[in-house]
Amino acid sequence: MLKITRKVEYALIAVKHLKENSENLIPANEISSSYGIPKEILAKTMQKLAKANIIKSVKGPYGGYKAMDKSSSTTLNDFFEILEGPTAIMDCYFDSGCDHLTSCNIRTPINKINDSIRNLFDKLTLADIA
Amino acid sequence: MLKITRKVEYALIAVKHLKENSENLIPANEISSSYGIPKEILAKTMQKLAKANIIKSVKGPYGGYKAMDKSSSTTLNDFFEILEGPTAIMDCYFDSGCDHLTSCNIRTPINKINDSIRNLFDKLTLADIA
DNA sequence: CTTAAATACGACTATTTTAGTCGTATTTAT
DNA sequence: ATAAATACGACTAAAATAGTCGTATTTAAG
Repeated sequence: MLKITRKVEYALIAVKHLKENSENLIPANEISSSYGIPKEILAKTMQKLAKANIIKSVKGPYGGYKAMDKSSSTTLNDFFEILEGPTAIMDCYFDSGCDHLTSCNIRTPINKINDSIRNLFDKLTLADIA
Repeated sequence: MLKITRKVEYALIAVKHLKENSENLIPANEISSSYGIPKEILAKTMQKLAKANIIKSVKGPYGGYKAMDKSSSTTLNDFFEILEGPTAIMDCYFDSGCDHLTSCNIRTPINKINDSIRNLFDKLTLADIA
């Protein structure tokens, strides 16, 4: 519980790698083999980051990916949301589809904790990691 | 991702309920039906809390559970650990069984984030929730 | 001293989420 | 034309979570 997913892990590794080699276009393949990450899943993850303009993609031979400015300035909350959707320790923070809402006796405090975590992840950016 | 489990959710609801009715012994059944929580899973969860002396159990007819002092003073980190084991956003924080440790380029920053979250959950106690 | 209400515990199954694979299309440098 | 790369969606596999079932134990009350 309270784990980040592998997709997010792979994305962080990839962004960091791109930033450490910002002179070059790096193909997904290179990152995949350097860190032992399954190729296809890494590729798809990087495609999401490219769509969100965190990295830039160049197709064709000698193509690959390159870090963009957002690869430093994006907050962790935004990064997580791009990859996995809104972050909350319980669904009812964003979702109101819970049957138990009326009888729930912990909703308010849970929401406060959520706010604390979101506040933490809003203050941290990719620059702090990658 | 970054979700707490239902067991933890149920446990928080139960502890809060016990604290709100601290004059009485409350059987698991009552909590189960009040909040729409499956009986057996709630019972097992409360048994864990009883073992950890967060609540007290009394067997037999007119038995049930009662909040103990620890039901206020326990930190969220400890509470989570009792129910789900050590908390970390990535396994490598506690586990060294990861194949990629040598090539991993994000371990240090990930550990820092982990420390921040653990620090947050060390400052919060059950009194803040339940 | 039997019954019924409760906790205690472990094995099992079902469901959901996460992880990973495969196939195919598209772009583009050589 | 070919080959190296991204792009995308459907599918399968594995793992984590959630929930069920059966049985034992304790104990208050009649």
